[in-house]
Amino acid sequence: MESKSMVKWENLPFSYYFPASYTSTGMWQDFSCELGDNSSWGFMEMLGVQDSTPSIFDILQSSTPTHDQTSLASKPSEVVNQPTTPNSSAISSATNDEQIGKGVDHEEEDEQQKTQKQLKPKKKCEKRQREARFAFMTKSEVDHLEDGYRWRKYGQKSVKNSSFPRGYYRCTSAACNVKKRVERSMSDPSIVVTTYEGKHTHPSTVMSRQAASTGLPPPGPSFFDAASLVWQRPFIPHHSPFSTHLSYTNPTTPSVTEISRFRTTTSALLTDHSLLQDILVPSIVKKES
DNA sequence: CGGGTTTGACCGGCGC
DNA sequence: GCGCCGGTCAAACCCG
Repeated sequence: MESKSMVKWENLPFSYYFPASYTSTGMWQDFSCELGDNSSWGFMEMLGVQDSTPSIFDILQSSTPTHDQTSLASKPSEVVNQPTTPNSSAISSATNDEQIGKGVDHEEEDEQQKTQKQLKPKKKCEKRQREARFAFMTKSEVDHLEDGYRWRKYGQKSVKNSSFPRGYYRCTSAACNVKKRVERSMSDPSIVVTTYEGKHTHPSTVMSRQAASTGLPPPGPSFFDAASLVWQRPFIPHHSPFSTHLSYTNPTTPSVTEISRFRTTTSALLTDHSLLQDILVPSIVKKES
């Protein structure tokens, strides 16, 4: 199975486009996504999913640009209950345990409730739904990775059985309630685990400023966001060399087996934006409207 | 002075 | 019911 197109994966919190040449048998574990040309700055493979799971294309094309997280997570949730395969790396499994197994029920409490928290007791019957979360595991010496958005730290906690604290961040943009947590992996301190929750309601501030002034794509990997008509930066932490593990977590299902890996392979393309301009401008854009 | 960080206190969920 | 623990708040602090 092969196709060439631009696919916007709305499930990701960063409006992630795959300028892609896909080769896949339709199963997650066989999926690979070569980005750009042969030297591709990244590929992605899905691991740990059974044959009965929907194909990546089903998931990509069924996702919708909405904040309704139940619809966002509906397809992956079918995947999530499958058992992991032995191929699943220990480190990714550890991430799943760390990120999903614990209670996070009050994470999405709206701001009004938060401000009134200490004055009024919260209604018990309102069980808040969790946002879909994405955990990136990145080998980096820097804890807080540059991702094109501005964040404000609102807390830090020490985590049980870990000598490294966990930082809590919110997107500084008004009306954008995306949060992220940053911590170091217990099993490998050189790995930074960044967990995103929610979807940004605005483009990357760093990129859009430059694009607005020049009309040209900024240096580094980028894509043209047809929705906002600006150049955007795909979410790739800009530390090289590095490898990143990406796991999708479903808010309704605490056990996660859907494990994917994302790995950048070159740093050359990070500076060759003329090449990327050729590569990443979509000729076909698959997108829900 | 405004915006971001630090850090101790507080809250609620959960397991025993 | 109690204690543990993760997540959040908010005052104090820092910095450009």
